Amino acid sequence: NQGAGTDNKNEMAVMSRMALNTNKAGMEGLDKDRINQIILEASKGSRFYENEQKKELETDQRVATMKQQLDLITEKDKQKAVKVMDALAQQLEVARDLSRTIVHLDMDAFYAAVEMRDNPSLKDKPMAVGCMSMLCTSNYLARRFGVRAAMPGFIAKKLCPDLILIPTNFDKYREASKQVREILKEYDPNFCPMSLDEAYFDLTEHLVKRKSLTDKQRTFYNPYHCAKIECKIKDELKGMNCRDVNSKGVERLDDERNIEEEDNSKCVTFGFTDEDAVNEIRFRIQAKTQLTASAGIAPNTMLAKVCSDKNKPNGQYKIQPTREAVMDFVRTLPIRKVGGIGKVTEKMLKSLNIETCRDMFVHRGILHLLFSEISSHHFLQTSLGLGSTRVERSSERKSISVERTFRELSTPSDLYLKLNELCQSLSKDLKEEEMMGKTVSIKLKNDKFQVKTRSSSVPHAIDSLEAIYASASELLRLEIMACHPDPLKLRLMGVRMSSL
DNA sequence: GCGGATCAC
DNA sequence: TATGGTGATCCGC
Repeated sequence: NQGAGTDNKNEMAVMSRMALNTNKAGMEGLDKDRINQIILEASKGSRFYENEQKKELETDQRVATMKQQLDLITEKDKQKAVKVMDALAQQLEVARDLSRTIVHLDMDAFYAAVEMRDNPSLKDKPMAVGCMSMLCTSNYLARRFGVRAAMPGFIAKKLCPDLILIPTNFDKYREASKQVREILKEYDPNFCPMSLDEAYFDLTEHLVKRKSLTDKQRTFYNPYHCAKIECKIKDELKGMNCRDVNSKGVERLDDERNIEEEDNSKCVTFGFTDEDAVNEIRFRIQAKTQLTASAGIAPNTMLAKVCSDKNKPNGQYKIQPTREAVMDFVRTLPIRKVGGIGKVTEKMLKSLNIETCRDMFVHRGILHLLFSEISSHHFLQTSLGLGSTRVERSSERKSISVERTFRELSTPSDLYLKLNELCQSLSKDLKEEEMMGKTVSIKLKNDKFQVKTRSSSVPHAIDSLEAIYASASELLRLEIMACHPDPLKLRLMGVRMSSL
């Protein structure tokens, strides 16, 4: 159903893993089949592709097993299960909390936007941040070609031969991120960053305080703001193909920028509502960093996250805090948009004719019978548009790790040397964090992309290179022995410390 | 406690 | 030529 553009069964089988994910923003109206054809062509025959095919067959097997279980379920079982879920839904409904104003803020094409800001000649060209083996992100022009985050650069180049690749500059992204976080802190000191480019915060308390702010305190200056132009550019990105936007859109931007405007027009006084406050935050972010952000406003984090994607880039979307508005939103919400539902879960649910969050409620009985309690409860919550109404900093970390991909290694001395380097790095990180741990794990990825982890625990917490390497190298020794006399061919090794 | 798998970013 | 790194969680032993 992803549109492979091919008749071969094996190729079809792997499509849901390999194919372009068109669920994300900036993907409307692409030549999906052509793009997938190119991705497939470039991947076919590689060890990576072979492994993806294998994994796909495994999920197909999971689906088949699940359907067998479904066949054994009687109508009576289902009725009973629906009752259990309805009782739970009743409890959840009583506890429904629509009183919080939760915001999810997401920077637009963050790393690419930083690079374009610092090198404006990139602004009218398709570009991506990363290297030939892997991309971190791409700008919106590149997305028109199907070039996306987590795609290898050499495939992106086939989709878009003019694509410009920029290596990562994490120091710059960290600095921009810090500037954004300083603003967010003013609205919620307990805001919760999820990564450099994304954060949740709770606007509820600010909105109370906001009522007594003066006009001056709600007035900000943004030299980069021009609503009219941005609106046009956005429309054209959505409607036209890449070349047209390239030549027309950007030219027009320059023309209009040349028109002298009163400084006042870039001074805006924001109102008192939640939407006003979020507009203000995005306006201030742009003023400070020259970067745009998108945001979602909703009564809980699950919905806010989905909403921040809705009007991307440089937009925001609010779900009104009423049960009707929430249920209406969830009625058509595709399950894949919901956090925690990935490719595999999507495929399993689709095989049960579940495509939207409402479908999850319709099929709540079988979900209860086919999935674990944790999963089915989570599905039920999602189907009711429920999620966390508090944003909190993630608790103590539970593990710390390092892993590296390298050109294939197989001689034991090379492998032990590489392992030692990783242990050195891990030991250093542990000491910097002032942590020690009792469980050492190694991760191995062989030349066929198969991943294996092995771990062992020691009685006392350790952090030294010597102690970590002693555990890790013994684990590696066992794996080399298990293969013997064949060589252990690896393309990645990792070391992790847990039970901290 | 272990190992595989899934997921987010 | 070439498909990442870090951390969390869940499930089934």
